Amino acid sequence: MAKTPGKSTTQQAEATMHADKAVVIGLNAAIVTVSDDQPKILVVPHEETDGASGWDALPFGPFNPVRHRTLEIGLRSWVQEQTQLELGYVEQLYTFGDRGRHSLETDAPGEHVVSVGYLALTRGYDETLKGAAWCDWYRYFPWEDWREGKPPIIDQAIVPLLREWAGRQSEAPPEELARGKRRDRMRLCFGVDDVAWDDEKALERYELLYSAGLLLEAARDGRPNARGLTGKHAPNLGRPMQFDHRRILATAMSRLRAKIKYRPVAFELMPPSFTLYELQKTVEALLGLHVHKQNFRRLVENAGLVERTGRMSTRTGGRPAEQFRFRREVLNERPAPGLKLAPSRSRANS
Amino acid sequence: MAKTPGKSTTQQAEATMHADKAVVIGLNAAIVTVSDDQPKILVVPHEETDGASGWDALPFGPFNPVRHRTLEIGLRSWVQEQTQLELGYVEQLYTFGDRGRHSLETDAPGEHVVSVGYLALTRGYDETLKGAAWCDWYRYFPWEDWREGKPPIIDQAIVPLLREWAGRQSEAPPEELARGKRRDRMRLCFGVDDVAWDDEKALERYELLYSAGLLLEAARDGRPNARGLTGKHAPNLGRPMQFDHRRILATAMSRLRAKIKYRPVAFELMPPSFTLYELQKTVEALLGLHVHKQNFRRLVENAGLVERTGRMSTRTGGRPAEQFRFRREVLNERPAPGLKLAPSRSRANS
DNA sequence: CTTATATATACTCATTATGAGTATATATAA
DNA sequence: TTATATATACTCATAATGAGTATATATAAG
Repeated sequence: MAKTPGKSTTQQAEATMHADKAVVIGLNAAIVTVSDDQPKILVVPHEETDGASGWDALPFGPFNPVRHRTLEIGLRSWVQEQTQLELGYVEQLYTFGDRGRHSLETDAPGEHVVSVGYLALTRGYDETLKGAAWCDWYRYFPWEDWREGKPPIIDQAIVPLLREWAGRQSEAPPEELARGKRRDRMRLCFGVDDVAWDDEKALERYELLYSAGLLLEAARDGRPNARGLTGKHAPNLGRPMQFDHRRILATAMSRLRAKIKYRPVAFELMPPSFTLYELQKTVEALLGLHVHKQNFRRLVENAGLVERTGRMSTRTGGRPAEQFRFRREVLNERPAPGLKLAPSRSRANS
Repeated sequence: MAKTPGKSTTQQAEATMHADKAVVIGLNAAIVTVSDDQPKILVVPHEETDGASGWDALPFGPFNPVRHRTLEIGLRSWVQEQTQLELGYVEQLYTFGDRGRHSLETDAPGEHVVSVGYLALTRGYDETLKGAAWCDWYRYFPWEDWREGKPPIIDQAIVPLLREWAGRQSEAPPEELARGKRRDRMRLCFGVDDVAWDDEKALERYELLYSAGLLLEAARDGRPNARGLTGKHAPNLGRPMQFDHRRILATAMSRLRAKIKYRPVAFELMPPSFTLYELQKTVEALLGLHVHKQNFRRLVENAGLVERTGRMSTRTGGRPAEQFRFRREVLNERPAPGLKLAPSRSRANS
């Protein structure tokens, strides 16, 4: 037996931490599926005490270090228990220290929660879900779906509000500089001027809107910039969520949109057999963009991501499409098989 | 004032978690610098109780939720206290639940540690560091540095040992299939056959070697496959580290190698003014690869990442090189400015 | 002072990847 | 039959990439 590193060292390190710093670990999951060409996430509706419409929450479970060996095992465990969903792909997103995530007011003294956010993909859609429901993720981010063209909310509400915010007096000393930076952030995030829309910037856009005080969460958390929310000018920029759950969801979106381009995760959302156009529709739903159909086929086929099944799809419309299946072997052949996509520059070819 | 989500809901959620599930949060940092064309990380040498050579540890600090609002603030705080280093770029890597990270034996009953790994970059090299020291990161991963060609350890030790492991009886039922998968993993990770070396797979390589029981950490943790380590055949595949610190370091390497290609993080490691070749050397040190000099220049200049200072470098050797500086404005101009590099296929052009 | 040598920098070129379009095939509905 | 809708194959221009040659400007050797 090889020598062990010595118990004493372990205990020494752990002894430096006292019980008063102990926290509770919470596991939050953004569980994503796609159905009817819409990405959906599993949410738990929370009613307000005053009867008002509640703020949705992501499914949440505590991590019990006694029962579960790893965080991911703990996550899978309670998701399974609570929803009977079987998760396919699971990926850790980010860990938040509690006061950074809860609003200052709702922070219970003495108890501290650190939450680990997860992205999970599942195929199962129409399961019976006690207490939870699938909700189209673009209801939380209406500015993220460009499949029908630029969402009107951007030019009608977001950009004007951000312009106003960018022009405001800033707290920091270098006045003119701060305004310029705000304007740049706006430009890069929302594709103002000649800047191209970047589907992967979902998290940055959420954070920008939060910083600018344009989200209900910002007002709830008592952000200094959240002036416009107090009066009748309060814009309704997407459905809010509890705590920082909408931020976790934005993180999940950004990660998934990026990942889909270099790892074959989209297939986790597909049935065993599918047409290439069905695959494309799923990808487009996630990206919130249209892609060039012919090039999509070329890409998928050249990359060896799929293989023909020989069966044809008896679908409505025109010529029947062939059914394909995912070629699992690519994982063992190529280094980074994914769907490197580019959005169509024109919308001529849908 | 907009309505708040309601305290009751918060407390309800937190009430589901009991004190027996409380854990302590540890923050581990892989603090990276580059000097003399070598990437170095800050380690804390730990002596064995029996006087044997110790296992290095990453700097470690507890997270105190009372004192620090966020995890990153907590990290910066104790790093500052302990090392006087000022960190530039900081990025969260991954969070490990304790039994997944500590070996089963060293697990103290009743106390549970969840550790959050961070990557941090710093320019400061020759500071006075009490108790800590800079160590070349390739000492922990000798197979990762391809700048002088393929490291001999791969063909001499790693590939033969992995081949033996891949051919072994597997525990799982589908016998032949499991062996094939092991062989595929080996091929993809270490570029056997015609597969190209992928610098970003550092973590996958570490995990493969660990699974195959070829690392001292695997033997320490009592991994079932760690046969070769017990006798005189024990290979010496890089310096081991405490707990899962070498895995955290591998994670940091993979992330940094990937990030450098689409975000201008390399400049965090450069002095304010530098020649393009110095920049290239730093990048090559991190990637463990040579890149094509002329194309590197073209890339960096076309991307608008640098601007001329006018000053020339009085270096030894040939024609003096011009000094450049990082163009911070690029962050506000382009969506994803980085150094999309490709390793030289031939080593003709250094 | 000239030449060898080392490095820096500019420029060229072939190949591939990418974005976008046209052409053709095969189904259903009028 | 014809119109229409979709699937699929093929073409083409442009950009990105990998790799090399050519030239500029320094130091060191002779």
